[in-house]
Amino acid sequence: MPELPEVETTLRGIAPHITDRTILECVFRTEKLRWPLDTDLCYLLPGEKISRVERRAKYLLLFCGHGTLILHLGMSGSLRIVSADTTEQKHDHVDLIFTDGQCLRLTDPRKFGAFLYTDADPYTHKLLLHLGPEPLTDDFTGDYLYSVSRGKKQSIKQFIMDQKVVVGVGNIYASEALFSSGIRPDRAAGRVSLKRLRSLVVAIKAILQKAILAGGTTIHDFNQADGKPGYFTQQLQVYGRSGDRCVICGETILSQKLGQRSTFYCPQCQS
DNA sequence: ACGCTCTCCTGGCCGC
DNA sequence: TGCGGCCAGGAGAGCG
Repeated sequence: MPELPEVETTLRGIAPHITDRTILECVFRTEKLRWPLDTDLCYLLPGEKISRVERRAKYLLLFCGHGTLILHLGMSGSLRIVSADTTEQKHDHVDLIFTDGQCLRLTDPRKFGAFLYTDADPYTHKLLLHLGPEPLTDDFTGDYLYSVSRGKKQSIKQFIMDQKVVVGVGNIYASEALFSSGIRPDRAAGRVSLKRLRSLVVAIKAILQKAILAGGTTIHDFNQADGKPGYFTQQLQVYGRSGDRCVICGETILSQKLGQRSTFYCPQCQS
C-alpha cells in the first residue's frame, strides 16, 4: 500500500503529533522486521526529543537529539498516532511512546518494513546515499531521464522503478504513467526518445501529485490488510485491468511479468 | 557496471 | 469448509 503518496500522507499526518515531543518509551513486540530490531534503542531513545520529521524517497526520518530514526513501511506497513493505553493488535510491532501520552504505532503484517537508527547524518546512510532524485522536484526532468537511460537495455518500466534512477515510482504508478505517455513498458529504456521521456516525466509527476491530493482524505484505508489497491483503484486506467477494454481505444488490456512484477498495458495505445 | 533472480513475511483469494 | 497454490503495491543481496 505505501507508495510515495502514502508515505507523504503519513508524514503529514504524524509530524504535528511527534515534533518537539520527548520519547518516554520504545516498545518492540517482534525481533525483526526486514532487519533485526536493535534492542539497545529501548534504553537509548527514552529522553530523546524528536526535533523534526522528513521524508526521503519512501523513507521517513525522525531526527532525535543524538541520532535519527530511519523508517520504511515496506509493502504493508502503516503508522498511526494512538493513545499510549490503546490495546495493541496483531501486527502492531513497534510503539514509540511520548511523555504527553501519545504513541506512534507501527503496524506491518508482512514485516517488510524497517525501523533503524543512525548516529550519523542519515542522508549518508547506505540505504539513502545512492537514491535518485525526488520525482516531484525540478531535478527530475525528461532531459535527466534521457541522459541516464542511454544505452540501457533494461525495460523502461523496470528502469523508472529503480530507486537509483528516480525514487518513489512503485509498481502501480509505473504502469499508469507508461500508459498515460503511450510507451510500451517492455521497451528498452535506452530506446525511448527524449520527447517521450519528457512526456513520461510529466505523467509521473501528475499521477503522484494527484494521489497525494487523494491521500489526505483516505488515510484510514491504510489499515486494510489485503494487498489490493486502495483508494486509487477508481482512477487506475490499466493496473489490474487485464482483459478489460482500454478506456481510450477499446482494445483489450494485456498483462505481462517484468522483473517478477505484474505489468499492464494497452497494445494499441502504447508502442 | 549491469541486469537478472531470489528473498524476507503474512494474508487474501481462487479453484478443486 | 478445508486445503494447496498463487498472488500482492518494496527493494536489498547476491550472482553471473
